[in-house]
Amino acid sequence: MEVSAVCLSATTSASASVSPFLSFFGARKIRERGRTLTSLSVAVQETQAPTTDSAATTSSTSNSRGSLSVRTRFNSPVRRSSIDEVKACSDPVSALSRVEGVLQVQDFNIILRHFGESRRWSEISQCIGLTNAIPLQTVEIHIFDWMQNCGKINFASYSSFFKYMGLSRNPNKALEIYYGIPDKSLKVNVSVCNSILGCMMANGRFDSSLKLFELMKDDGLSPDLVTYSTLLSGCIKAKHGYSKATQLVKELQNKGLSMDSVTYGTLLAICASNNLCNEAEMYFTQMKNEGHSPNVFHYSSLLNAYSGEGKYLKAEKLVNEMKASGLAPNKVTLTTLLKVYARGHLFEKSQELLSELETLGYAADEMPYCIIMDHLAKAGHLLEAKKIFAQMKEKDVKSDGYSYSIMISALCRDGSLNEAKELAKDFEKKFDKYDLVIVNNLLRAYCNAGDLESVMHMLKKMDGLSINPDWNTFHILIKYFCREKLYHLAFKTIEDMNGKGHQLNETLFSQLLSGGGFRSNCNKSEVLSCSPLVMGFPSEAFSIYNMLRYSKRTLCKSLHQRMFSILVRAGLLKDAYVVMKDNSQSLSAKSLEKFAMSFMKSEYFGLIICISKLFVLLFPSDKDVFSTTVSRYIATPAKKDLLLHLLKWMSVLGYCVDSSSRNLLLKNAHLFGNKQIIAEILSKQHGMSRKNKTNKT
DNA sequence: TTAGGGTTAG
Repeated sequence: MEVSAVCLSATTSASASVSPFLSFFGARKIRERGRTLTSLSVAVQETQAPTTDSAATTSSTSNSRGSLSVRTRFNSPVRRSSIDEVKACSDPVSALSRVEGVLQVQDFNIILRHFGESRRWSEISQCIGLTNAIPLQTVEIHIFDWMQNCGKINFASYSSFFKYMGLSRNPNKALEIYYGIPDKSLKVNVSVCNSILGCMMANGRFDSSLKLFELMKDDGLSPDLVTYSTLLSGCIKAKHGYSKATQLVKELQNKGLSMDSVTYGTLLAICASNNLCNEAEMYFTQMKNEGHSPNVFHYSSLLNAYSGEGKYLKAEKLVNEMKASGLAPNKVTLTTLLKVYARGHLFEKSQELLSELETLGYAADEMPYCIIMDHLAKAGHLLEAKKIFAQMKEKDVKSDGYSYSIMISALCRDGSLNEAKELAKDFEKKFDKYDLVIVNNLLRAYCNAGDLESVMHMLKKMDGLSINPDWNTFHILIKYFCREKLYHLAFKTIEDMNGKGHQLNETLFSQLLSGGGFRSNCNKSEVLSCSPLVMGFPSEAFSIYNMLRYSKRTLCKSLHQRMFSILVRAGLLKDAYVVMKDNSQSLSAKSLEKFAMSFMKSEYFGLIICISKLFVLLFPSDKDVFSTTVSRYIATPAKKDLLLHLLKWMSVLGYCVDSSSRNLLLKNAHLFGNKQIIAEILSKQHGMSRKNKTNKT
């Protein structure tokens, strides 16, 4: 999906999105360029008019660099005030046009950065009343478009622009602009590349960022250490981040680059997030050996890596080493040490450290409490966790709702469903901050407690807050809707989930088909007979079955059988045929025959032939299906060509019709126009079969 | 005042 985003953007030109201003600015640009090209010396003389400095005049005419320095010197106050004017203006683009002749590219860059640094993404009149979903009409884009259109742009402008597009979460806009850069050398400028790669990484576009990096190298980019450290930063949260990171490290070393303290810091974080404490230790040692002194971040990351395996002795030793080196452990370091204890189930030590954090003033927010509570609850000490939660509230510790989230989830796991629901309600009363994890926890609590009203309310809230459901959300809802026998809602949710690119869990679907709610002990007869869900919605079930099939996974055999039986039973024979076509090996002979016999009554004459062929191949000695086929075509002579085709096909493969079908065909041969044709085919088959029998004996 | 990083919670 990410890759397609890249391709999509590649085909969109930057100018396509530019407003009616385009023609105006385009004309202006040409005029300005003409002026610059034809009368540079005049312009320089104009700027020098107030002075008699002949040395400046000389330097200005000698080379362009000289003229720039003169302009800078002479116009500084004017330029400064012009820059300030634009900064202060409520309509910066119109102000830009006013000062266009006075300012230079670097001045416009200063203006661009001013709006970027003050994070004024949406400070423009058009944006009022618009939601965050339409973030493109932001101040810096207008300024930037203007700069582009007027040719007041250089590598630094692009570099800054991409950085702000990253911060304002507009990686697509950044890509669009990047692909629209007309100057090829600018496109592989290392700063420009580093900046857009950073923008992508900051927005979770790890895969497409790496892909873009490869394209950039093909186009002539020479990556530097900043490039690699940018790419490495994306490895922290990426799947298989560590192996990608080692590839990148090899690559940078092959290019003759050496890692610095920044790169090592990133690597340590990657190791920690992948629970690779040996690798973290290795990089930590290597870094020291190369003469880089670890700082508090390096220590904290290694400490974090120790938490994965509860290596508390090593962790304590590291903290001592850190102190000995003259670095004081900070709030994060000690909280991380607390995490080491908690993950190692050393709850007494964690509690002691928590008291220490409280004394130091490092426990003003809920994080250390959260760590202990979560691990206590997961280790089966729910009561202890509740005590910490109560203690936290008593001390009026600042909460952002994480502790509620942890406790709600713990109560759900424990089966304390009403308590979980009450806490969820409590959360909603106290906090107005929702994110996906808390939403999922609240939904789970309401679903478990069977509170449909709250579930629906929550879903509306998600819509309002533009919180997109994830795989978990969908699964929580689907299970709940099924349990409540709200099958139609369940199917709608599954379709929605599929549309959003999430794969349905096969086991969950299997349970859905069984219709036995979500009991794991459904027996076979229940599966086939008590399926209210599926009997009510066989088409929907089939559409979900197709979702699973197209997700390129190998489905378990019983699922095909189950789907097939349901479709045959519901009379959806054409759909059943689709299942049978690719999975006849997974279907029982009995169900196939039942299907074929039902199918013979249908109007799908072409498919009837296909089914007969399949039966000839699978069950050569079966006579029922074939003779039913013959009867069906005799009753419908208009389709006689299809039957003739079948008979010829059998002859070619050496199959022979059974005697009763043979008699039936001969008796009705007149229906096929020319009696001879049938007689010839049958006698040919008969002759071949006698020959075969003789050969066998 | 061109671009990079890193530590703790659900």
